Amino acid sequence: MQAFKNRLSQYAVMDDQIWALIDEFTTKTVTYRAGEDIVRVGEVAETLFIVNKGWAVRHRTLEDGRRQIVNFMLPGDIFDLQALACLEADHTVTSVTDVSILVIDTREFVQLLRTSGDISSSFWWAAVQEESILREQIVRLGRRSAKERIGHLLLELQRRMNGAMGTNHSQLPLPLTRVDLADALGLTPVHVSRTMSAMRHAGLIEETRGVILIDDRERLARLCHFNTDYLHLRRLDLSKFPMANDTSHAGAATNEKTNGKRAPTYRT
Amino acid sequence: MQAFKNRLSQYAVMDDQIWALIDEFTTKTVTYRAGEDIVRVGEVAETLFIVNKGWAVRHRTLEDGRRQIVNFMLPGDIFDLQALACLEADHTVTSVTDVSILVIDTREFVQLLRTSGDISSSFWWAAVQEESILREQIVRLGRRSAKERIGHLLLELQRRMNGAMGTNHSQLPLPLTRVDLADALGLTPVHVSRTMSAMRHAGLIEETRGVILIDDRERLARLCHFNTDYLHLRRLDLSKFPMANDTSHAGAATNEKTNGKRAPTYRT
DNA sequence: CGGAGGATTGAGAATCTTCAATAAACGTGG
DNA sequence: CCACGTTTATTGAAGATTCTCAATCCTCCG
Repeated sequence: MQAFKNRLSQYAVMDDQIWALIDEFTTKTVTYRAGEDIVRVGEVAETLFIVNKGWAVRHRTLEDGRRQIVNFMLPGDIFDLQALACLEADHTVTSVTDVSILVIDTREFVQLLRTSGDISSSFWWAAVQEESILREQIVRLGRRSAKERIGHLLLELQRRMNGAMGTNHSQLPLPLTRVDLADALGLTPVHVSRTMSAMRHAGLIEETRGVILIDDRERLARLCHFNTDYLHLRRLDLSKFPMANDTSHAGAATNEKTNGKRAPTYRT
Repeated sequence: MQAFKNRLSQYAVMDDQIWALIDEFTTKTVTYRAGEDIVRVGEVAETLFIVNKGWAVRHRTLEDGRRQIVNFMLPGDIFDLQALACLEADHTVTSVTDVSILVIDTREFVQLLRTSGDISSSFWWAAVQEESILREQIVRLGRRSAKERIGHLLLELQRRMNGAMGTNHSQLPLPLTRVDLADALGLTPVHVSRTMSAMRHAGLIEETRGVILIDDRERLARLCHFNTDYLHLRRLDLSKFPMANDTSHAGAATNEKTNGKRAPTYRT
């Protein structure tokens, strides 16, 4: 639960009253052992999940066995918001470690969203962040080298873990095998192993018993063009949020970065 | 406008009253010439857009010039729903062809969502579809060969264009250069050219003056493991949609696909 | 007709993969 | 706490895919 609260706190100032509301409906906890399916392809989701402890992955497997991990779900992450649309899942969610998960009834959740603009805005924010992470994964897979992919993913996971835990450690417990990393990064485990070994020799990372240590974060970030913007870590400005309160606050921040070509032609 | 209506109609039964509501607020149309930026990295979005005519791409460019197209926006597509959170864009949206776009004020839009459960559910559906397309792009980039990537993308675009236009053509006007395709598929233009040439020779596709013809859709789909599920083309069942109406309809479809291991341990 | 942007082709090189063998780490039961 | 089996990681060598660079060829358009 703490992870989830840390997460939401990143996005908005939440007061005790709101925490009370949230506590009220997050009563059911389910635990899975490492490697179990939490959501299966083709299932119609009727609940939302919040990762409480442990790691899970969203992934898809092609007919011939090739597997792609779409993204990682860390403590504090909420999924599937799409369950709100009662759709069949087009992918599977599987635990990587032993995992404990809060299960939330969809209808209850929608009710909660309606009671508080702050809560709904936080969830919107979380959903946006999730999409952002997907887009970053696309860039990583499409346009980065093996070394960059690995470094970039490690930095992302470190950043997200610190966010979830409210810490700022330079080490990252990484409960993933080379196969997992390979399936996330569009590489083979062999090549992941080789590349990480090269990165260790280059002094970019250290690794001991499943814990990654990134001594010089700056250097690694520079090497693999890591930029944290997509994680949307800044605090949410609720006054700008249209769901938050109905008082129509006129034109918010008008930031005009009008450099370069741009010539919209108004027609009506 | 028609494209957008086609799009929404795929998701839910919309009556004239709803169309009237929608027409009311979609008054402003903006046009861009091919290659102009519609949304820039770092800008704070305050409006939503619906592509009316033409193609646009969402993309990111790394410092050293490598570019990755994240996804394509076709007629009827709505973006950026994330503008509802008033965030800075972490990517750029650029027109590929001359494009006409409907601009919607965020606050007005939120009002509309509140007036009709059918509308809001349709938009949820659209947002879910968009995320699904991103996930599919991840699988495509991570685990597919060049030939599969190209075939798969062509099939997706064909499917989406037909959906937007309400048609079922086997030809697809493709206003993309080899560079565009390469940037979308994580390849080089040279290799895209070579691979498409091979596909033409293999009789998988034909191409004349920017129009792709897929004679044997089945064969191509088999070759590149194309499965349309992720496009969520089926009609939305509104009775299951929690936003649609508040009458708490008990437990919807309980589909129990309990095959294989799965052992959740209930704790509370 | 000439120019410009886009597509194609060739040759050599880099990155990443495959297959196979070995080594290290981990968990379990004695 | 150690021995043993199992899983995971590493390493080598050869091969496939994809990339780079550079030249050539279209096609469209004024």
